[in-house]
Amino acid sequence: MVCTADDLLGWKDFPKGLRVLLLDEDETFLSEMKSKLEEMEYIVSTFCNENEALTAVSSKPESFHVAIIEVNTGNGQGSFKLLETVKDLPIIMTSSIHCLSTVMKCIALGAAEFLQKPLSEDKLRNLWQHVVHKAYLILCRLFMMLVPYIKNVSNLTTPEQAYNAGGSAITESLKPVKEAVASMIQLQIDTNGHENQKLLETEKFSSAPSTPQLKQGSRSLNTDNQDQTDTSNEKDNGEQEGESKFVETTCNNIVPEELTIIGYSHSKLGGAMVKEEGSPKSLKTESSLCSHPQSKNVKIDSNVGVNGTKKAPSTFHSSSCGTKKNRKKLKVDWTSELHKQFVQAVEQLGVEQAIPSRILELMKVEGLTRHNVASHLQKYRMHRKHIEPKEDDRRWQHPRDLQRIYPQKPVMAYPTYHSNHATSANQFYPVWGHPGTYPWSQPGYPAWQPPVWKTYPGMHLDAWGCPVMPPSQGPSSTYPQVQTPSGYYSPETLQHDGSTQRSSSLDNYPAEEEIDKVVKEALNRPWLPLPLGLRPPSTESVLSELRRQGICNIPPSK
DNA sequence: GCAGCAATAT
DNA sequence: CATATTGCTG
Repeated sequence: MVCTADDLLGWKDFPKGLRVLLLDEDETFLSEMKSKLEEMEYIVSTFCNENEALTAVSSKPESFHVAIIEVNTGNGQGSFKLLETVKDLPIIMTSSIHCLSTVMKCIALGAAEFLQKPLSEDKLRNLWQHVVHKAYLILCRLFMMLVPYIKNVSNLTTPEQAYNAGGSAITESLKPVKEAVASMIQLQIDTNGHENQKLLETEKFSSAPSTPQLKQGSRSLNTDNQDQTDTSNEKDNGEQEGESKFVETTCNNIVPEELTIIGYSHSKLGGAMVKEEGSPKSLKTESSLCSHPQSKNVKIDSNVGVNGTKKAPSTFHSSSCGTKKNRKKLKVDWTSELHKQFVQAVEQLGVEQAIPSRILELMKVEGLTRHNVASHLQKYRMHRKHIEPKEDDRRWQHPRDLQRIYPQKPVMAYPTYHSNHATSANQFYPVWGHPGTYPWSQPGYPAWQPPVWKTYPGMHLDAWGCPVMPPSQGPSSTYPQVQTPSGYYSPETLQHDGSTQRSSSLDNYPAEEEIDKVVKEALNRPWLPLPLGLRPPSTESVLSELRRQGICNIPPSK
């Protein structure tokens, strides 16, 4: 999974057969580029006229995987028509002139990247990354757009549940899309094969367009660590990073007090910590495996991989020391993240029906035992008993109570694009807080509504992905935006009857056309943020999306 | 074997 | 002291 320079070299034949649309007025450049790209075994179609290219794309959209377009190929006004029209393809804009506003415009119109001429071989070699990334974004977008049409979203903790609940609302005409989403969801729950890791990593990097390969290199240290710490888990349960959460029993060989290497990766699911509460004596038995008996702490890491970033600024290396035998007396540290999962599970089952084994099942945290959960449940119930009657203490308030007022609490959390700040994860979730304590479900906070999307002909950065509020309200709403860095969702006001516009669309499934519209929208604007709080699509699903696009030739596993 | 409560350990 | 774990009972 580590993406080293060597690995990339080993991939040289991956993009073989990738179909590239090349648009440039300069014939010499075209032929030069064509041969260069063909050397890399891309299949290149050249155009020197934007309209021709446009016709080609619209008549045979499946003929291209990626487009490279010279900015000035339009009739004097720049070649934005293609960029504006074609949304299925990752489009790379090029120019020999560096003009920031042009770059801005290109990116704002959805270009995958802006490359200044001359185009380096490295950049060309990495074209395929945009294709993968686009597939990934499309899936994210799709899923996100479908979420509002899913019943009881607030009770769903996994994309699979969300999808199953919403499945019936999705129309026949969308079956292929539905399948794509299904596989996306399915594979987040299933375990992942190792061979996907490499591509997974690549996806991450490809979201930062420029010279992704350099970033891969710079990241290899961290992922190296991850590699090492993963081994025990993979052996134990075959669970793969980036899938369901798992317990990471990692010993720190150098610093005795606390292990800080942990793969923090997602805003929704964070790490929990398990302390190994053993006397030095009891630890002696494992010192053969983990040569530093002082090592005390072990972490449970609920982990999500795709867009996540490892928070591993460690200056020391961790090493795997764990077989399950060594996990004997693990003390679970119920971090806010873990607790959040716990509460969500309890919520889903209903407080009355929540029993440890079921909760454990729902939490899907590898290594957590039923006992751990039972204990936690005991505490949870005690607190509820004592504290819930006091209305002013919201910490234990049942989300259902809130849902009576705000039935449309979204599943959304924070865009994964901005979730790289591991340190900020915990602060959002008080130790005993649960979903009901999030800003959007606070009393006085308006319920949520699916955004209304609108295309601006001259869209610019400010309008980028901003939802347009219903006419009655407008973007100047005095209500705070849902706390996403991109300010992505705007809440709506509570209706006088306490219900929302959305609730009606929940009770009655939306019209087919409506969903069609939504999905089309999602497909057209795949660069928009990810479904918030939901796990991003797995590598597998991205691959299947790629297959759908006719790309079967995936990188060889290593 | 499990849930749930109580006692005990950290 | 808070809370995780262990022990015990139904």
